[in-house]
Amino acid sequence: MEIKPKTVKSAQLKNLIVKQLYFDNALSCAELSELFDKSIPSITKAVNELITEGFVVEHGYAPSSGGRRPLLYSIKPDAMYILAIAMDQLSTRIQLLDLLNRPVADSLTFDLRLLNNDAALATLVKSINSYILKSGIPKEKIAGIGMGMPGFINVRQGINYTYLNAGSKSLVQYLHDEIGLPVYIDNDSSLIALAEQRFGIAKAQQNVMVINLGWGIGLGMIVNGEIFRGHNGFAGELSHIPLSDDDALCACGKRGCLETVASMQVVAEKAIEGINSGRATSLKDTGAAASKALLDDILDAAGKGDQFAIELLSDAAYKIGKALAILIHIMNPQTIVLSGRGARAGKILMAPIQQALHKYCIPRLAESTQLLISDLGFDAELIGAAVLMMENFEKEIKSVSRLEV
Amino acid sequence: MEIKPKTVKSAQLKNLIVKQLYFDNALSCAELSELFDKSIPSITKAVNELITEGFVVEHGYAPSSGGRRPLLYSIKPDAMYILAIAMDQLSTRIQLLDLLNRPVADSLTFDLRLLNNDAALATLVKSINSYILKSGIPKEKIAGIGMGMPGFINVRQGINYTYLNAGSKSLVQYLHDEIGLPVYIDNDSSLIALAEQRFGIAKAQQNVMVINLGWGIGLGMIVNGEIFRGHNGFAGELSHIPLSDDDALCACGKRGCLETVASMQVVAEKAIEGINSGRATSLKDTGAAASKALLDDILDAAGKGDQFAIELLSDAAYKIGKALAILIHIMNPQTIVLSGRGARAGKILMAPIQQALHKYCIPRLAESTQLLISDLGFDAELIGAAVLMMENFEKEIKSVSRLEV
DNA sequence: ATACTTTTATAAATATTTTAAGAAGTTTTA
DNA sequence: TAAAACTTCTTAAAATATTTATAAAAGTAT
Repeated sequence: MEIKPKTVKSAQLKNLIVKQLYFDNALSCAELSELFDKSIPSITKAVNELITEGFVVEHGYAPSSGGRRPLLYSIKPDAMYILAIAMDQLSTRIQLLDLLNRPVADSLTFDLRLLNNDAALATLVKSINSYILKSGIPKEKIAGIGMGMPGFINVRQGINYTYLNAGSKSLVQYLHDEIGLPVYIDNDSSLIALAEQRFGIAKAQQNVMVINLGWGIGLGMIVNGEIFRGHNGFAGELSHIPLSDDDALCACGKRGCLETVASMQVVAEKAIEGINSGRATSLKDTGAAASKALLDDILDAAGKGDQFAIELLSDAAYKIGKALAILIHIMNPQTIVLSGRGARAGKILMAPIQQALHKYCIPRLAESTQLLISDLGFDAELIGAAVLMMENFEKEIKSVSRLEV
Repeated sequence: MEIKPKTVKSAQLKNLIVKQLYFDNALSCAELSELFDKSIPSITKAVNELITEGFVVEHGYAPSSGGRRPLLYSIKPDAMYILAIAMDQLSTRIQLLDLLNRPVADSLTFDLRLLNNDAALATLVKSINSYILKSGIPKEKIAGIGMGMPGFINVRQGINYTYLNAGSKSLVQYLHDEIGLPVYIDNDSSLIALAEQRFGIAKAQQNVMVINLGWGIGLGMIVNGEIFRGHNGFAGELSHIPLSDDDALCACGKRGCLETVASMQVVAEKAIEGINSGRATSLKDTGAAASKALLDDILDAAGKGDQFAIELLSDAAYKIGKALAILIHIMNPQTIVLSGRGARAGKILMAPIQQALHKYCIPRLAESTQLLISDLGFDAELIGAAVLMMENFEKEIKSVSRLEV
């Protein structure tokens, strides 16, 4: 069916307003008019249509600055829902969120190995479809799916070159065909950065670097208020910059990568070494070499004051700090955020990182960047996935009308 | 005088068209319509007005792709002129350019020491005013002044925190008041990058890193097709990233900066050492320690096959290559351009830089970035200054009408 | 308390842009 | 060689958006 251009333009403005209200809690017509460079009558008309369509509600009056009080409008949280998916190498989380990023159904976490697993894609589709079914939310009320995953991703084409090959179709196209909802994917670290910049500790900042402290060291870059991916989507490869000339061989084939000296994997390996050589520590070698449980133990122990655990983390953090010094010289960010699983140990990491920054940064540069610890924590990637979906909402021209009952 | 909003909107579209035609030689109404998302009748009207106002001329027909041949329009090169200024620490160049970036008057180069020179600003103003007078071009025909200079610059406020303090006024405001033309300033390396991206070897590319090989090592960054400056304008401090732990003390107070091991200053110093210790070379110690003449001699000698000179440059280039490897990991640029004065020796620098990239880059990243040598050479900064002016042309709402005769 | 300023909201008048239809010029295809 | 298909350009009617004016509401000053 052909869509009349007139309808498209009008729908675009309405989608833009919905998107804006998703990001900014409540806004007046005057503010929206300013924001989109449209006249107040045009905005009023669009907003009123959105109210009758059930997407927008009045939200009381804002305090006046010397004139009539503006009527605020906000999004109706249950006007539609977003399916957010956060994957890592071993497990996947699915959660349905409303337009205030609040869960509307229990999250589902299940093991899903991405590497060398031909069944992964089919399992994922089955899990998503059954999750939606179990939630009791009709598909028509779900605006779409946002998904974060590791690997090298072509966002525009919706392909992950590393995992979940969907054969002749793109991953996004395949998922869309199997589930019947629009799907958007992006790199996990990028989505964490997006979450921090839209709803986290770096809200609305234009220039933010977010460190994803997980098993490896990821970097999500926000440049001019948007995710930055570089020419081929490879930007932010912080963990493989050459830091020292004569260190261990990295999986990437080079020597001296940050990853070989400062990742949580290395921390865990060193912990086992230390335990076995009789270091005084509350940590125990559980047998499973470098498991996730051990990493959690180390973070816990450090939090409780275990000197050995603190030492391990500090060593890693100092080296991360040196890499961040380089990043600051090149990007001059307003903020660096420590996020991801490892952000739990943020307070312990902070001091050695700052120390390295002072040693390796021009003072003026070190002073102009603030180092913060995420407060979104484990939810960051899920929220980032939801944001990704809403970022692309204006492209779904038919969305508003499709969702009309 | 208050400007009627209607006039503003119409003038803005016309200024946008003028700007676009400055960058893209010749365009049809259909292309302009596509570009600005305006209807063809609206574009036609604006273009016809611009023709009667003497800014635009017809430029023949484009080859057809299966339909009526489109009539192309291009800018009238002498509709107005741009005053481009390129400064370095010691000398300043002034040149009046037309809208095809062709000189319309001889360039003026004069010594102007920026450091510790209270008279510099007054000298600059006098030189500019007399240059304009001598050129015989009436001020009304000059759209404005673009100026590139070293130092830390706040582009929006038009202030250089390092040089040419104008007291209570901003530098830009001061120059505007003294000369009577709009003035825009930016960092020299940024303007060189801008020139390469608009009229040079990286034309129209979105993601370009330009190395300004001069006395030091500058970096101009093009991100998403625009100059990137970071949160405080400090982005691109490539020459002070920590490269090695135990090298010479840098002027910035740290150790191991790229600048201390790879700048042209270091090359010149090592050359004098080598000459005095009897190395076989055609170079001669002219007495003046580390002078610009010596640097030119080294570049020439290397070009003629002098082994010692080549060795000096290769050593520096390899270290620059290591820094570029880091830059590639973070930014994933499409292109890195070697520009600035030192680009003359580009061919000699190329091999050791590539060698370092292969050693320090993940292969997939090294392959996705091309390394090119500038063909704008010495003119890059002047052209960049002109581009800076035209970039801001749409802000000069009254420009078109002001220039009307 | 009242008048004044500032701001928002609404309706009518105005201006602009878009759309649509047709003409003219090219290339491709039958 | 002729017709079909495609693209650009022109013009007028229709749709759309913006401006202007007015009223209402809230704070500020007299």
